[in-house]
Amino acid sequence: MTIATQRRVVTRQSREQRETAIMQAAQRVFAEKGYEDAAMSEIAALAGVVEGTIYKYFESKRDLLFRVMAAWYEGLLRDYDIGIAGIQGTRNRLRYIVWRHLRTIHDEPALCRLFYSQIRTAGDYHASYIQDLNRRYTRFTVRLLKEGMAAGEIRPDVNVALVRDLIYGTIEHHCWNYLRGQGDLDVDRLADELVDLVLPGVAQGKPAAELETNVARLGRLVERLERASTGEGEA
Amino acid sequence: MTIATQRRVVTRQSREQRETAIMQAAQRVFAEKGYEDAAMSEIAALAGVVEGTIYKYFESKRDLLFRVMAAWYEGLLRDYDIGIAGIQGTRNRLRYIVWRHLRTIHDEPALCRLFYSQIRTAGDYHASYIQDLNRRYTRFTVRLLKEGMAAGEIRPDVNVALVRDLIYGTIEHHCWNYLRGQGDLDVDRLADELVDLVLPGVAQGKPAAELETNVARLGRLVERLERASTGEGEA
Amino acid sequence: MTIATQRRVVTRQSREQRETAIMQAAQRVFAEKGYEDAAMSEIAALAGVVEGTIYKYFESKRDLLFRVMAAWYEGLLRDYDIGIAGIQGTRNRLRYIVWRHLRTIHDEPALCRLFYSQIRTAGDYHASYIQDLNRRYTRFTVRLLKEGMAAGEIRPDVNVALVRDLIYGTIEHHCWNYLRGQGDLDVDRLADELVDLVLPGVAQGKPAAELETNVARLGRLVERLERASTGEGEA
Amino acid sequence: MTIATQRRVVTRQSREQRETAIMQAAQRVFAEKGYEDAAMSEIAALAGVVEGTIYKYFESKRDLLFRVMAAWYEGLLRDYDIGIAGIQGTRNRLRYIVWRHLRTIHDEPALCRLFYSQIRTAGDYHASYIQDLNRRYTRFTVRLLKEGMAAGEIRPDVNVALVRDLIYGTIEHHCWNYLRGQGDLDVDRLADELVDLVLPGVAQGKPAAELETNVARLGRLVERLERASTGEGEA
DNA sequence: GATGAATGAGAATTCATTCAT
DNA sequence: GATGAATGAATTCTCATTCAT
Repeated sequence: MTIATQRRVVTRQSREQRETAIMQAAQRVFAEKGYEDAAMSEIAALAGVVEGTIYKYFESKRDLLFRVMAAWYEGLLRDYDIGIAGIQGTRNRLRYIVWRHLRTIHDEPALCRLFYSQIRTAGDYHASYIQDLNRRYTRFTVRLLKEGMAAGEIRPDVNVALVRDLIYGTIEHHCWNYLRGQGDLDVDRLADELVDLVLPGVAQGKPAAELETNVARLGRLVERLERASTGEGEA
Repeated sequence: MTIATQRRVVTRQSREQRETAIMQAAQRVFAEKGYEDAAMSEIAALAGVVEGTIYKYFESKRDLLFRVMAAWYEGLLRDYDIGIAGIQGTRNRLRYIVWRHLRTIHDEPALCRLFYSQIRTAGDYHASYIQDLNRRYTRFTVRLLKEGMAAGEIRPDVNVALVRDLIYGTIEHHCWNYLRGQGDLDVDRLADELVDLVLPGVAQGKPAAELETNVARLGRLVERLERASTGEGEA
Repeated sequence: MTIATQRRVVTRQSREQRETAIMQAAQRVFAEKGYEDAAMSEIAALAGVVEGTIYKYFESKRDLLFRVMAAWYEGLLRDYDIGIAGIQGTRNRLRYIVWRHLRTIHDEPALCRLFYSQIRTAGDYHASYIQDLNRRYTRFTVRLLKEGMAAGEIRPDVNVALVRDLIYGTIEHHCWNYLRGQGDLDVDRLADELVDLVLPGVAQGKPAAELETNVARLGRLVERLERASTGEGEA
Repeated sequence: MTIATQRRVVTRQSREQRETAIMQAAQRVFAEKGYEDAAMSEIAALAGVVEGTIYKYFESKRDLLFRVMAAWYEGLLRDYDIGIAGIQGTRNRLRYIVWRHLRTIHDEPALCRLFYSQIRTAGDYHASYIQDLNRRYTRFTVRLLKEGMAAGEIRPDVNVALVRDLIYGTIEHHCWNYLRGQGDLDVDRLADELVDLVLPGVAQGKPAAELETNVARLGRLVERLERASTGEGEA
């Protein structure tokens, strides 16, 4: 039994334009305030829209969040393969992946924080789509590692998934101060350091056993040589 | 009109007992529902006090959360040094640290999730105390690495902070499925794998590629020397 | 993250007083506007309470409605048995029941309308409690009929439930104009009329079968007598 | 850029067809969800039109409800007179009326509930038209009773309106469990029972008690006369 | 020291209705 | 004649926090 009222004349826009406007506004408000403290009314105001309109495009606040995050992730994925195709060598490619990831954190810390605090913790259906996008995103690393294996640059016994987690986990952990707004992030230096740290653990080399054998032989030899050179007067 | 007024018997407890009761209740409710969805009223009910009482002991809901998390972290820190003191060798100690961390995640996934989603993202004063506890917690790893360096087991040029982030970051990243309630966590296997992955990158020695070459050269040299030293009688 | 604000000083009342105040306000607003058009804010204002307070006492708007209706029904049931105990004879008692029901409709048409439109249509758990009260209410009629049977005043083959429905159904149907606010309701006259209409259908008398038999015999006899009296000249 | 703009093919239909489609959709949604919980958008979707279109045909949601109910009632009235014309005798006709009403409840409980909860309670202009239809509907009973009076089958002092209310009220009251979706409805048996219950109260004849006496006297008289007429030869 | 009733602002969400296209 | 995007007010309900008792 709602009483109809006069309303202000409205600029009619295409569905797509409105949707984009809302998502942009939402992205900004979510990034600034976090999910819980973001108010639909504020998003609406920023998008130049009435609250009800948002619900024509998005089922709920949560849905809006997920659509925003999904769009962002899809943007991250765009041209990723092209970018990587132009780079040769396992090391260079790995560095590119690390660097690109760091770059994203550097440029959009608020969205990253949002992802870490809202999407990753969630176990519901919506979140799983974005988690899927995330899997596609990290799969570049997985692929790289496997290609490195095929090329003999990476040890075949490496646990690929664990190395993937190592790369993204290390980066995230290292960036938390920056994500929290404390300090800066030296993307280039960090990319180098991380690659240097990771590669030795995975790069192809003689198996440890062989190395140890040789070291042991060497040790024995050195002893003998030492004895020979110092104990000449013996006998 | 001699109806006895019902009056619920108030168990008079010591300040400390009440505080503990509230914190235990809070820990449980926070862990179950997450911070936002936890209601002070529910915590109060579970603790057997009324809502107002909580505010005698804790400034705010946020404060309560932080006190709960701090207490938990303090528990994690207790006896840590003793535990580690009994273990010898860089590798064994590192494995212990990794294993203990995984064990914690395994046993209290909900609290870990709470930490990751609520404490780490926060930048306020309260959180910083817990972040400090966290630093003390991860410092065991830092110390280990430095001792390893002093003992010549670890390369002196290793970025210790980065390795620390590598360890905790990798673990966290790898455990997210489990934290989300999907799948199980093989603590022992994972501890081994991770140590195997990390150590080669930090252990004392030339970088792998160079090492390989040198090892090979050494191998050839050793052979020659051995032949020379044993086959003196040859013509 | 609600910001605490200064609040006006509040008159502390007993739980019971507040509850009563809210229920009275609710009863009035529901009665005036109907369930859907009643606003919790209006009820709160009328009760001299803030909206949130209502939810300390009542789970939901629906719950409030049911509690109001239940209280009303419980009032209707109070002293019913005492009232009826003082009256002798099936007819008198029936008239009392009918009269009392009409009186209720006459005095509280809005609440009756509420019951008819909201409670009776509902099939949920809450409603069923009130429907149960309603059953207890109409059971007086059922009991009366059964006692009448035992006393030989009412035919034993009467479908008691149907007669109960007849009484309450007829009354309701007849009162709808009044309930809708059109016209008046002559409680006494209507009570008499209805009792006169109902009783003959249920009062003890020879079973219809016997009556019919006698009527048929009579019919045949009359024919014969008629023939006899007119056809005297026949041989 | 020669992508054909997708455009959903609008089935051009006659005014009447559209109106019918909307009303059918509305009837279904109203019946399923009740008035308040029915959404215009759902009705529109079911009718295959957009929300705005509905407002070309119907002033408001309420108007739509009334038009739907009116159409339904008009359907109920159609052929009613023909059906009744073919039936002879007060009893048979009454049974037909009762049976037909029960049949309707049996077949369309949701619409009946809608009528009882939305139309009958309403006091506004729109509702009054349907209440008028209802009067035309129940008038068949009134007419029947009056004809019965004229034929001497029904006592002339019977309050016709009250009997009408008795019939419809009893039926409704008795059917509420079924209307609520609990239990089944035995139309035929109930029709018989109700007619048996109603008729004695209105049928021509002395009140039962007196009738009984007279029947008994008649019985004795008949016996005497029979003996007299057949046993003429007796001495 | 505890109580717990009351606060009150705020949140998300719904939906009948309109009107420029 | 139909569209359907936009409206925008209204509504229920939640909950951290306070403070008179």
